[in-house]
Amino acid sequence: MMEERYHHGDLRQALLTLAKQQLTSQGIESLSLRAISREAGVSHAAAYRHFPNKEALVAALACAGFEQLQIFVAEEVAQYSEDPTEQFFQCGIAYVTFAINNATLFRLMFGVSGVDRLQYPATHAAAQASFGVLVGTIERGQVAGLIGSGEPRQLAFTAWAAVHGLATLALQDQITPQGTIDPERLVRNSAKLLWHGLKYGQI
Amino acid sequence: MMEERYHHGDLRQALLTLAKQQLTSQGIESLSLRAISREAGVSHAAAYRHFPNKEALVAALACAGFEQLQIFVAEEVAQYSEDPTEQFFQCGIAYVTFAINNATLFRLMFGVSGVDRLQYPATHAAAQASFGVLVGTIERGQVAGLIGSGEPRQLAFTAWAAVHGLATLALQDQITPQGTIDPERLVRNSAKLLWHGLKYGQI
DNA sequence: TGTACATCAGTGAACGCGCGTTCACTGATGTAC
DNA sequence: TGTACATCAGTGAACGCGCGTTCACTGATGTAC
Repeated sequence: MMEERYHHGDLRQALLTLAKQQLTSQGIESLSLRAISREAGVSHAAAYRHFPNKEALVAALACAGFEQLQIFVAEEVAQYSEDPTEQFFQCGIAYVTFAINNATLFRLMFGVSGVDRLQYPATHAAAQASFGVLVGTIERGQVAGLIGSGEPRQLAFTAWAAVHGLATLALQDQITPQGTIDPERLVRNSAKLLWHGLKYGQI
Repeated sequence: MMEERYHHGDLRQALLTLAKQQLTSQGIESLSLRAISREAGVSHAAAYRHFPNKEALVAALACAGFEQLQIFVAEEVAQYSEDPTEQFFQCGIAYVTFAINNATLFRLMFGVSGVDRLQYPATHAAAQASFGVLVGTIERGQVAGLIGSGEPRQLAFTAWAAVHGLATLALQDQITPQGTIDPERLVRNSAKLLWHGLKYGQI
């Protein structure tokens, strides 16, 4: 199964991949350097050639997660280049979809896990970049006159929070007891309710 | 400092209170039965007279948190009994305020922490009850004709998600780098942006 | 009012665990000459 | 093309840690008679 080379080749990447798997199968709290190294067929001290400590591995994992999120959202958005409003919705749908399909990773990315993101510039940058997709979409919508004026970053932040809340609660089975979640329905429905269900918007 | 009685009196309550303190001062991951017992001046085995295991303590902690949240939100809401729309806003403001003032507890309540809430009926009920405050407010708003029609629970859920997202992101300094957060500004501003900033609402 | 006894809250020692991290080391790799 | 050597990735043993949980126990409490 594991070739018996002394040098692994790309242990760093392998550890991250295995970490992501362990995250999915075992949960966040039981993520451990030792288990991942074991899985990689490598002594647990070997990991220290690539990460100064466990926290750094977690930060790198979060970084990879944000990059993956950004790519995923950007791809979905790109399919609707003719319709900025729809792009805006697709941002939200893709976000929730990603959260559901990568539940533990998503939680780790936004996790409490004691990791100060600012201490890990790459992770912080990746998070910012994924946020940037949403900002860009809003800006395009404004240019097209389909989205109202206002600081795009602020607008993006508010929309992000709304969708982030949906994703977070969905992950906790807070929405449907044990149910399968349909991200598209969830996002569109929320938007409808927020914009039409409340008379406040018409004052 | 600690009276030397063999029987503590109300060790269960004392453990919960100390747990909440340890949560605040030490963070979620280092919450331990042993540390709390130590703090209570009691052998660490004593805790097992009151909780079958650590998870049960965590669930009880979450339960207490939801009760506290419910009381807090209900109190705030009660101050605006003449104005259902304002009550609706106060729900959100109180929610974010609670999250910020009880950051670690809030995270534990919604935490991944591997605790299946449905396994702990009291905790689940407390969570439902706190959600009920929002539902009630919306129903009153509908009666008064200030909030549009629609299933109140669905409307409540959407609003909850939006505000939960704000609270969650606020706790991660995702909003202002290291800044002090003003829950009122945050909630009102979000509402304004959601309802007026997007042309979609006018289609 | 006094005593026997069941009940239950707390003790302290012990078990087993897996973890993160460090250390002196060894094996492989690639580069300078 | 061959060799010496610096560099760096991996080894494996060890350290120390605090944890959750169990166990046979002991001390306090309150109730029945």
